[in-house]
Amino acid sequence: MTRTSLADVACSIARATDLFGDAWTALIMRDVLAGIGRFDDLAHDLGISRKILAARLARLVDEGVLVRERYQDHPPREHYRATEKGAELHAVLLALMNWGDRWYAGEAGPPARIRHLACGHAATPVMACGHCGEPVTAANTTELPGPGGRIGPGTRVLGPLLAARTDPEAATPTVQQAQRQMSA
Amino acid sequence: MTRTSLADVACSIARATDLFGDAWTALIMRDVLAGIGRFDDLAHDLGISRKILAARLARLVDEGVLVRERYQDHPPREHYRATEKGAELHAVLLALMNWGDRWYAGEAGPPARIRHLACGHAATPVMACGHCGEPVTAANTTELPGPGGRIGPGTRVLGPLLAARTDPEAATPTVQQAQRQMSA
DNA sequence: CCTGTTAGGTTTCCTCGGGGAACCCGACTC
DNA sequence: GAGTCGGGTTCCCCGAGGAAACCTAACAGG
Repeated sequence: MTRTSLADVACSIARATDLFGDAWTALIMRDVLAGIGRFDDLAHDLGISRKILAARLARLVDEGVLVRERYQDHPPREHYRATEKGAELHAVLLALMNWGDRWYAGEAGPPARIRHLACGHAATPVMACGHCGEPVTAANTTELPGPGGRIGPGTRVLGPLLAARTDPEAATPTVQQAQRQMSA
Repeated sequence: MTRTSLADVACSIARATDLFGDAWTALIMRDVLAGIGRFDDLAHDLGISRKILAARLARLVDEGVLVRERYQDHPPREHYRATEKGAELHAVLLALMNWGDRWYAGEAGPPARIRHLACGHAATPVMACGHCGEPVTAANTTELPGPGGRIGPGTRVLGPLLAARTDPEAATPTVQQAQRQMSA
């Protein structure tokens, strides 16, 4: 498959997707955040190939999203736990879950609900503006160039994929071009 | 590859991941929501194989996330636009972008920022409780079984998210345990 | 002591989908 | 009638995903 690496693209969505845009990673994180930390438990719960699970866990540990810890010495047993970086993927999982609930839950309603321990209520989390607290949607937001990207006047709204290129030779390099450059 | 289909799992994360858990789909949605709707523009911008792009677009149209529309008759030209279902994936993209910004943006800062048109401010969106409006995190939420889904005894749901952090010995949380928690 | 069993992977082999690039077709347009 | 542009489709290769067997260390039971 040689999945195209997106890690070097100046777009945070692309960088997050490079790690998270995989069929299993989201579900592994769901399970680990839910407290399933042992290899065999994950393998059994997800029905994932053990080889793939080992590879994904290694990648996640490598990225600092999970840590592998020995929780018992006799016999030696390890498990995986989320780091702070990993725990913050919770928001992504919630967003995915909300969307799945909204569009795929049948008559019976969603398979699970979230309870906010601070207020004690089970309520659907929403994406809210960090300034005014009102919900944000695709319709009521626009994207501005940020400090970390070189964005021209005509740049599109949501996420300049390749804006941070400083190479004057390539005006609009594609992901593949960027990658070829990298491996060269 | 024969990617395992997750569509029939009683978990909204799995169902959303079945569509969205793909390296390209998130980026295609980003571009379409940003107003890039033409096939060639998408192909150029993403550097994706045209074959894969055609397949992804067909899938997204099939799922009702995008629509293919003729926007001009002479010569005939089509483009892709997000449906309401597709527009709501914006929240997922925001969550991914936030996370990428937080953990991968360099010294320069994030490549882009979101402006909330309603209040006019550029602020980081946050996942907030739909009831009290306070931020929700992995640490201050728990998951309850919901009305829908084929959840039987032993089926796990997402959460309680931090149970196993403080108690590594805790067994996999099951629905029964979650229900005990709820009634407690 | 010998035979499980359990946790936590690693190896082997096969298949199938992603990547690259060429090709195609209708509709302009010079 | 030659070129170009939008919007794909076709062909071939290769490497990642899946299944299942195998491996090792540490006990557990008889």
